[in-house]
Amino acid sequence: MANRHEIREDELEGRSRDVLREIVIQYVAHGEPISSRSLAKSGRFALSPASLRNVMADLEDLGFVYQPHTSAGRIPTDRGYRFFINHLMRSRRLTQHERETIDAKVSEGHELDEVMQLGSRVLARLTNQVGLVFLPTLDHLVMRSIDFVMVGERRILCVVVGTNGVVVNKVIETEQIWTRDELSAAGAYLTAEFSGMELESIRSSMLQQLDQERARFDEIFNRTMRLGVGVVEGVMPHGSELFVEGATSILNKPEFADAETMKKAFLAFEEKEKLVRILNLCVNEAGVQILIGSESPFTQDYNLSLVAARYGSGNSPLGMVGIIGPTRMEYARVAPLVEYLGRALSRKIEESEQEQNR
Amino acid sequence: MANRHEIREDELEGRSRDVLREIVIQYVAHGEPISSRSLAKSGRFALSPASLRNVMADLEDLGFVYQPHTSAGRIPTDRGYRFFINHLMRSRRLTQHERETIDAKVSEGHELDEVMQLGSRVLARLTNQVGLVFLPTLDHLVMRSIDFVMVGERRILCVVVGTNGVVVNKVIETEQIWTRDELSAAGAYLTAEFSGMELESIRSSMLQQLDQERARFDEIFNRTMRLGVGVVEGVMPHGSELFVEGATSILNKPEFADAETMKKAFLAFEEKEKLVRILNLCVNEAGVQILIGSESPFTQDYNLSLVAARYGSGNSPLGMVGIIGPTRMEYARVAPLVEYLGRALSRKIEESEQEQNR
DNA sequence: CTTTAGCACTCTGATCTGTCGAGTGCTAAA
DNA sequence: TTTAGCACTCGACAGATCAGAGTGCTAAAG
Repeated sequence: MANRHEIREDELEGRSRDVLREIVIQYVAHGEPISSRSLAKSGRFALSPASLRNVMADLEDLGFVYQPHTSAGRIPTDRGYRFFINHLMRSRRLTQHERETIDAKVSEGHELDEVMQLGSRVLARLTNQVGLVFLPTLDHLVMRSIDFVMVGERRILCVVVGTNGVVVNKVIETEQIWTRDELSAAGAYLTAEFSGMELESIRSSMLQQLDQERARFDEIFNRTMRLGVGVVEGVMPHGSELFVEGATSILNKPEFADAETMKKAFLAFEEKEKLVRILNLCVNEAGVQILIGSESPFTQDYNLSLVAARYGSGNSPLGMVGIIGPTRMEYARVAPLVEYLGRALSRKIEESEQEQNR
Repeated sequence: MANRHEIREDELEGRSRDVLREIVIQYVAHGEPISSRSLAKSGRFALSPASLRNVMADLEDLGFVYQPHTSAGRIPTDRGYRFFINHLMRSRRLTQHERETIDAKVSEGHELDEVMQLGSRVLARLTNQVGLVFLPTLDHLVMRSIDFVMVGERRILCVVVGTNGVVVNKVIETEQIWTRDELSAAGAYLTAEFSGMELESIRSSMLQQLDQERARFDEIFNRTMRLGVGVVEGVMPHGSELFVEGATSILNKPEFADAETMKKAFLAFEEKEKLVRILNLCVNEAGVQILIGSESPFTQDYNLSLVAARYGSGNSPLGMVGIIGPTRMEYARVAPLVEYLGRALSRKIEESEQEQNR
């Protein structure tokens, strides 16, 4: 995904690279179009403004920068940011404090969703951007046990525990009345029969068995199975949630100062389905994913970028965490933060998994 | 609370009242300052603009309306809205469609928090304002049963059911390892001992007993009690949550068109503690509560108003639902909607309570 | 061939101006 | 008590002007 734009490293030789890098860095830092003069003054080039102007004109021809209007300085295009990120950026190392803050927050939580929320919140604060967590569907959750608690005449709390320690529960209403003993037997049976399988396959297997065995008229079996289907179907949608943290942080960003842009950005956040779709694609890629403006249907038109990393236990990805912010952001700082959080979460998950399976 | 401003009905006699009413209605409808001329043109007064100007000047002296600048029309002040609501407003009756929409949404949900969220969302949509639900603390939840489910070596899912059918659960981590049988015994004991009491008193009673009986060195008793305290303390904070729905709806309101106001409004929503404090006061009052601009610390400075109603079972209030919007809103339409939803929710709760206690 | 100084040109944004229209308050007449 | 008339105020808007920033191009210098 990252390289789909086919910008090869050798497309830009020495001086132009340096100039582009400097433009991105300066623009990210100050938010104003970069003029040839200010570049010259930066002292990083032994060149006059006039020469720099030539280089900048070339960069513009190549589509790495543009001018908002005729007599303005240059601003990086999405393509410019992309090249910067792929070839020019020097990631900043995390400070002690950043590492500690993240670690502290991550170990503060207990349940999966709590940890995720805390993580994205701390990320939002450290980067000053909008944090997000994506808890994917539980389709592939490997079931370890199913339990039931009676909470009313026809209401049963179903508890599903995954091998990774995730606990999901849901109250479901039943047609028939169950006794405590029946319920506990049903839980034991379903656990014995289906533990070790993924929820999705449990579901289909249950439906299949229910279909095949209809002829048997085994009342208990049928009831139990139907209850099981209810559980699995009630519990599965629990994941697949997207949390957005600190959306108000964009209120203070100069690029969203005018009402119109602000409004657009907020509306963008409302379109969670789009975002979910994109994150669902990214979840298969390792490492930090960066999507800049036009590179994704979610961020295009809004001057937004997405920086996200997946988390999960070694074998299987679980979901994504990351941030959304204006295309003009400190990628060199944000990317390592997101990456670190992703790792920290994964570590936490693996730990609790081991603990669970001892 | 509603009358604390001490505006007596007789403070305004016939003509002035009519003019004030018309000003509020017109202003709410169009959002522009109302001029003497437009009032005259409305046809509701057999008076010339000049006469109306006199009346309007009086209203201004009394503090019911003001001019944004010298040569502008009049706009109601908070005090003007207050008088309008208390004495002049004719509540619109709900349409068939509105009633049906609310009823449908309310009966769609099952668990308490789900129902509340659905309710506030439908309210937000119908009124085009920002919906909110306030689930108060569970301190006064009357416990019906406590159950435990093992979900790991040292992790226990605690399930507390209230007499009103509310189900709360939380995973807690324990120091010691419990067996299934021990857990089920502990659950039975705690249920027998404390059911029928409020969580808050259960908590203090447990702590007291734990303190008194320390000398006894009854290991089982101590473990069970400590677990119980863990449950109650883990579960209580579950309520007391405030959900805000559809905050983006204010993006489309003309009074929040400029970036500055928009920003302020959003920041206001972030200050949930303030809002919670106010709602906590309101929860003791019956009927629809309306707080206009300066009347509450939350809404002042932001040109916001709060319209809320409490819900709960007959005996005890549970929480509040309502909306937040610009002071300029159709109170005559919004208030009945909020009231209706409050009633619908209460009815739903009472129903499920009865069902529960059969 | 590359770099740079110089210069004309363009565009933005701030400031000022004058005009128009809306709306008021006041006064005096009905 | 009501109303017509009138002077006055204010905001919004459209032009006009101007300074500043920054560019592109050309021609000279290295």
